[in-house]
Amino acid sequence: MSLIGYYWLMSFDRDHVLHAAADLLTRKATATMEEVARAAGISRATLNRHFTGRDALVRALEELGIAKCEAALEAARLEEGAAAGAVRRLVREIQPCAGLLTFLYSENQLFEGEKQNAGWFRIDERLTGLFRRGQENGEFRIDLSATWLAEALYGLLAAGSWAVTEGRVARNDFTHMIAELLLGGATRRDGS
Amino acid sequence: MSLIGYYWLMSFDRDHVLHAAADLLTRKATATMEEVARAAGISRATLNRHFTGRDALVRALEELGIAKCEAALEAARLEEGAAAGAVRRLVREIQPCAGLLTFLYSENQLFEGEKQNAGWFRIDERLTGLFRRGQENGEFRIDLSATWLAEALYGLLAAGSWAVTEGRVARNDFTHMIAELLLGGATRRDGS
DNA sequence: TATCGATGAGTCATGCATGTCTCACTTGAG
DNA sequence: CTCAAGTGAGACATGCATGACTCATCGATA
Repeated sequence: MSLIGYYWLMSFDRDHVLHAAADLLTRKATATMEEVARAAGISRATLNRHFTGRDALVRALEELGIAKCEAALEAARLEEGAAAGAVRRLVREIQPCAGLLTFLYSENQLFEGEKQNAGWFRIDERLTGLFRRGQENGEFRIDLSATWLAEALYGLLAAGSWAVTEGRVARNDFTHMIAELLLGGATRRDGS
Repeated sequence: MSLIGYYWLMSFDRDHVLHAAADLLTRKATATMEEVARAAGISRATLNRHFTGRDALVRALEELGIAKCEAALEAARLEEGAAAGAVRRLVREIQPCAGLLTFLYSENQLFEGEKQNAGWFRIDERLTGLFRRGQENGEFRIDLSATWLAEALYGLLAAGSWAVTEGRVARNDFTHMIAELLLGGATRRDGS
């Protein structure tokens, strides 16, 4: 039987472990490897067999976060229709992994010296491109740079994710709160 | 000579140490006590004499952050004039301690189980009150809760502080970027 | 000048997370 | 049934940050 066959024999479910780790680390970024293992329902030995060290685990979570983020970018069809609509679709699609992104966002400062994953650069590019497109077709104001709008979206996702887990805002309002604030701001206007 | 007199004889400058620690920990949240001491220009022994343990240091930084934040709230004269103007004044006043606030904001999750400083509650109250005032006098939209607007301000301050240290936005644009996005959003309108 | 208090440098013990290892047990394939 | 692979539990050594301690030095006061 092939190695691939053996892979499916293992009770170790890499995807499940990664998601459990993401869930826990999102809430408690300083959780120990033992806590992560317990949250995933496996032993610390097994966790260490598949992720040699905390770094490897965080790197794997980074890959997962990038993959989910890029999937959300795809699903949101950023090039389609009005930029504002694309932003709303993006926020809705990205909501499930907002917690993970927030964790990785705060963890990234630890990797500052080292080279960081090129995936974030790709995501930045597409996101910034979306806002730039909105500026060029007259939808978005140009006194706020596209770079800043992308950074602001990250910040609002983090704040929204945090506010939801703290119970300060309802989970169902997540998309609306973030997208509408980013797009329309706090000031009252004709349509609101 | 009184004990107060002796205090001024010491070469230990508590305020200077706290600010140096804030500067360093804002950039590298995992800095060791030795790194903090070196950044403050004192020895690790002296640092430990005045702050028994990392907790005590973080608590002191929390007090400093709260004090600076409340000073900014005072200087911004939140009750005066239009709510939008008050928000702009607040962002401008709070800019110098945005980095410290971001650090404390991310550090707070470590204290989740324990009782947290009542100062943050007071600040939350005043901030939420400002947004509520704006909603009640018709300046701000009411479909975004005042609580969320306050949380969003925290998130934007963190994102802005991070973006500035990363060199993605100019320090001089900090106030404008944050205040205008929070107030007006990304969508273009008559006055922009 | 003599003294008291504070600092700096260094050392030591402790606690904790981490990574590796061994051994017994379970499970599925042959 | 037998065997191989993977897992769980535990033990073990390691590295590192931390906190407490000692001792020599410096500075200001009396």
